[in-house]
Amino acid sequence: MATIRDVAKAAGVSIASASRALNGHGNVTQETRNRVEAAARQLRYIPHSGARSLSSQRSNAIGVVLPDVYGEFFSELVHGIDRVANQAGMQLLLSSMHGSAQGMATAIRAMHGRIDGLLVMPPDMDAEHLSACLPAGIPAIVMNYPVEQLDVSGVAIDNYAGAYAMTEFMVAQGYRRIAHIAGPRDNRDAQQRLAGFSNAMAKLTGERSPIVLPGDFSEEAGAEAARVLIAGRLPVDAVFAANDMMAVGCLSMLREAGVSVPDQMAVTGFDDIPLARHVGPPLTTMQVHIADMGATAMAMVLQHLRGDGATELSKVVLQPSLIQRQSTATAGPKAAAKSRVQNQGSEI
Amino acid sequence: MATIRDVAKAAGVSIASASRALNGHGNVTQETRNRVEAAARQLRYIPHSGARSLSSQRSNAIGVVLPDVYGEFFSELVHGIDRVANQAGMQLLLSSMHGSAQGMATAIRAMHGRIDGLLVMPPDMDAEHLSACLPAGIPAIVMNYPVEQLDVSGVAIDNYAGAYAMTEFMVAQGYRRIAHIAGPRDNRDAQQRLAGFSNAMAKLTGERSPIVLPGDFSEEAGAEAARVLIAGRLPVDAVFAANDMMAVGCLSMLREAGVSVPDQMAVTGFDDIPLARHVGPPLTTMQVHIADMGATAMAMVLQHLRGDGATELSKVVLQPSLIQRQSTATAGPKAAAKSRVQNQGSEI
DNA sequence: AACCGCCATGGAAACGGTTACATAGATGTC
DNA sequence: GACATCTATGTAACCGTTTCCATGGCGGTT
Repeated sequence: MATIRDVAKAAGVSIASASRALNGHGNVTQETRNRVEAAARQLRYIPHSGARSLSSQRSNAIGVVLPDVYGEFFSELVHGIDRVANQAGMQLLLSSMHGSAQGMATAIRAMHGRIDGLLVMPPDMDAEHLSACLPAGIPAIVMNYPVEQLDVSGVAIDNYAGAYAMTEFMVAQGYRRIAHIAGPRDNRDAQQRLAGFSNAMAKLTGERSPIVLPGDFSEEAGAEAARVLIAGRLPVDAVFAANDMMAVGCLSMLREAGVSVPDQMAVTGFDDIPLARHVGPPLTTMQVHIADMGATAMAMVLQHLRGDGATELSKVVLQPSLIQRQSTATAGPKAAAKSRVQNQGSEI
Repeated sequence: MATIRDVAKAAGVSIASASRALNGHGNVTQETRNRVEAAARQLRYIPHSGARSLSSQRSNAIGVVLPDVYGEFFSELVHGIDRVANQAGMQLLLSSMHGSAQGMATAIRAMHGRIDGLLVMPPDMDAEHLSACLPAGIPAIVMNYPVEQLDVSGVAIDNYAGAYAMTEFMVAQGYRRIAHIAGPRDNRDAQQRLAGFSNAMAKLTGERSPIVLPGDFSEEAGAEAARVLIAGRLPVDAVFAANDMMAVGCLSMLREAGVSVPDQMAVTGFDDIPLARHVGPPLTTMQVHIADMGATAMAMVLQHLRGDGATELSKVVLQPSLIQRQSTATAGPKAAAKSRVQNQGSEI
């Protein structure tokens, strides 16, 4: 590969002049610039980004560290990140840690010196250990982690408020005996959704110990929960699953058992996965703006890079929005109006 | 940030010794190694990957250039790539070109000097222009591009064979009057699938001009095709859509029109998206092993890196497999047995 | 004509590592 | 005891850029 020395030599100028010419600096004669550019073209010169960033202390790359690169959540997140990154001419250095906190630390270390900023979505770990892993000297944004525990900037989805809002909606629709299918016990999102549900139930219906069935976010767990409901003949007129996949499993099982949705039992989910609008009946759910979370995080890190030095930390919490479909009864003018507004979603 | 000079000074050794100690080279006394490691730990030394790769000519990163980072295809692909990369301790430098060939060239240039190898999925462009964009000096693998046109290594899905096999299956099931809903005219995958369908029809049923309805891979296009079919009272007993989304749209419209699937009309798709098993009735389709394509491509580039110098180019074509579900009639012992085998899928 | 800026240019020092090579001391062999 | 060999260490070159600083030529002012 041709280097800038080759270009300089071919153009009959010094390396310094070649560099200035190629980077569009001032203080270069038009004639020199032409000679250098011609030489570069002829030698098929491509600047060595590694060397350039070593020298200029700027890499134009942002590290993205995720627990896993799998499924729709990841896909949406990276999509949002990429949109903003691409616009800013930034590349993404991607690394997945496959769940382990150790892997996260390793990935972040390995990125030292080749990124200008970092986006990280930590697995379940305490805030103290987390901030010990974060790199010094470059801005970092933490995604999908309770922002109140952070001493760095972060952006998160308000799972608590989302679950609260969904419960509120179901109560407004007239449902009273609402069961919840919970997510994994050690999952933060699941915990927050459960808490939102529980508090809303206590506040709005007075029920202080509503039925909560265990689950693990899988379709099968939703089906199993439905089985329990049916077999136990539990006095339930609605089910709020902590995510859509479980709601889908629940729907299948209810249909199989001949329980009509929403007439005999309403079902709601959380996430608004693409499948949600296609199941029968289409699922009422909370849409979480995952791509927006990614886009916001990227925008934040770019913001930090521009206003360098001023390391004011910022925290953003994104609100999910209710998507009303046919798995809940369409009753009450208030509910209908609400759905119409929320359905539009938001876009950064 | 502490540099290796700081570590060397703190440990009372030369920079060279510090480097050797930290990288586990031989020819270092245990005592020296201990001192260096202690110093590094105390100073929280983290090696500067950029500098390291400049010096060692090795970055431990692979570039991944994709037309777009969106949807399930991308998600699966990166998942496969990441699995192999992670195992090999490689990081991914990701860039999307948002469709344009120009963007691809730019992205690849910007990666020069920070990657050891490249995985690229080109948009629609001729082979000549493509190879002009590929970087010199490092191995590159082209994904999802007609391998026979390439003078570099590549891995692709055999869309032609997949469509041929699907058509063959439908014919074996007793269907004769099969219509095809085509994908975008300028899309390579769509063209190959159409060709597979056409040739299979000609060979197996003698029909040389089967009905082909236009489409663009969207759900709406599938619905529109179904409308045309119904309105025109075309003599068709089965529809083979060029992808699952169109098949899904077609299914919805048929149901809406009161056409029973598969009794009055069979419907098949291509891709096996997650939705395929959830629609009513569940969709018979060709499963394409996208994650495997990514994993294979990454494995190939790693292979090239190991056996350096030996630049033997290799081309891999992955076969899709038939997934039989309820959108086609379950008749014939032969078909049933076939489905049982194919259903297992394959895993690298 | 002497002086003062200005500006295009080149030399060289970074940036933070790796590694070829030289060196000095220790060890082994005859 | 002289010589060859081996081993741990240090010196310095190098990877490909950017950029600070010195320099010299030039035009304009007095």
